[in-house]
Amino acid sequence: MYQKPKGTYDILPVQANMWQELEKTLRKVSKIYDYREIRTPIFENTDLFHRGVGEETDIVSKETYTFLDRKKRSITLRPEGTAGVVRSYIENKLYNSYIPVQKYFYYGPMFRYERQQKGRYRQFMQFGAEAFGSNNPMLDAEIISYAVSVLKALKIKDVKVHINSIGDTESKELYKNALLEYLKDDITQLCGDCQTRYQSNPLRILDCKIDSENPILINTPKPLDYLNDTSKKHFDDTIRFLNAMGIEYYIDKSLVRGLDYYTHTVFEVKANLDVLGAQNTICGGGRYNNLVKSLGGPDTPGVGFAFGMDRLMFALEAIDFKGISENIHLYFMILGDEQKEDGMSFLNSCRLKGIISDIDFLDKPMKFKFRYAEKVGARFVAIYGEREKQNNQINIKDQKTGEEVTIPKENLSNYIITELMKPSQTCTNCEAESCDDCEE
RNA sequence: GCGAUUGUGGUGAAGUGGUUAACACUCCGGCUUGUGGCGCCGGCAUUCGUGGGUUCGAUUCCCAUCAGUCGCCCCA
Repeated sequence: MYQKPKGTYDILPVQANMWQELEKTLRKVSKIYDYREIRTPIFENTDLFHRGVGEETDIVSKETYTFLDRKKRSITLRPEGTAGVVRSYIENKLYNSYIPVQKYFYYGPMFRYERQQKGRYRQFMQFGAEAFGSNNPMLDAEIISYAVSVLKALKIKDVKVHINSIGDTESKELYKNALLEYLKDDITQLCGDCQTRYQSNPLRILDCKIDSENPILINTPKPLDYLNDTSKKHFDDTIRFLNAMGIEYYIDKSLVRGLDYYTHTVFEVKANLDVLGAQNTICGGGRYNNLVKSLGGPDTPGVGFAFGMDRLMFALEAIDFKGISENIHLYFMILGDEQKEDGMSFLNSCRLKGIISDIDFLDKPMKFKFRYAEKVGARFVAIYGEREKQNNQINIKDQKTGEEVTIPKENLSNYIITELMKPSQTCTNCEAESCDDCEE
């Protein structure tokens, strides 16, 4: 028996309905914020990620799916979305657009070769947004507000925005040196991982879980204290605008992000849900003012976020988020071989009228057929056998009330449509379990 | 990359070094061949993730491997 590759998962129809509902919400919110969809390739030339995400990051140094194609080009399955969007922005010269501030969202699968655990897969979905062309802190605030609105629209309540600033290039450098200097003598007292980070990615030391209670770590210098005037003002303004919009946040002085390209604002949105286990960061983002230039474009600021959709999905399952209904309107039971042609004809004409219909494909006893009709959630069952054929009629059973009527067969689709339009008596506010005709 | 843990039918799950692998639900058939949802009766794992080994004999013990789950790391 074949198995799916490690770290991947199938989305079966019931789940797929939830994904569709989720995607609908994302698009709706994106529209409101005036972000437009951009779709870039799932694979890019390897070099893009090395330059964009950072040679030293775990993501590109040990987690990429990289291979040579038949012409020996090095190709990498995208491990994140920003690099590809930036590449596209530059390659298509979108900075020359008549709209100077370009705002995009993307949605799709990403690939990282990681040991999987809850909410972390090798192929996973991200929804992200990027805005180019303005260094205004209003845009930082907008991006955060956008992320919060997505969660609000999904009715995920218990979330917390953590925000911090690591400053511009100058401030970053200043801070990094201060940190290295501070830890110089004590580094051996920290965990092995931290000692490695000291060389490779010192900022991450702040985030260490093992040593989080260690006084050495608690008293480390914090990026916020090393911001130069410009960076400080940028951060303060961002906060001001968040306040103005009524967005709640928590200034997390230890928050840093692992990707090299961040400058100024960095933030994460955490959901307080047990189902997420250790993977409770569902959204992360920040400003990246040097990325466009470093990838060969004009000096253009940018800011963005990315959601881990798989984690979002876990959160949604926990709050009983419902997918679109799977129920159908009409199920055909055709009795006898001689009636099957008529049956197919009815089926097709109902479908052309937009009635969600299906037909019985198994030559089974009626008992079975009725059970089947119930399983597919049919609102009406149409029974057509010898008797009906002789009288040019068809028998309709309302599964909700159990009532049966016999109508002329040419009235079939009109009858069903009229019945479906009738306000439902048992269903109030769509709360009923099998209500499929009060969709918004 | 490191660590822990699990792997028995469609699902949830018992179980033991030895010739019938419990139980529950689902599913299928019949009672009831044009009206289901209840009830009753009957059926559904030549086999216990896969491959080796130990043994007279292994689903049960050992090793390897694959996969799941959880944590570290990393990240969304």
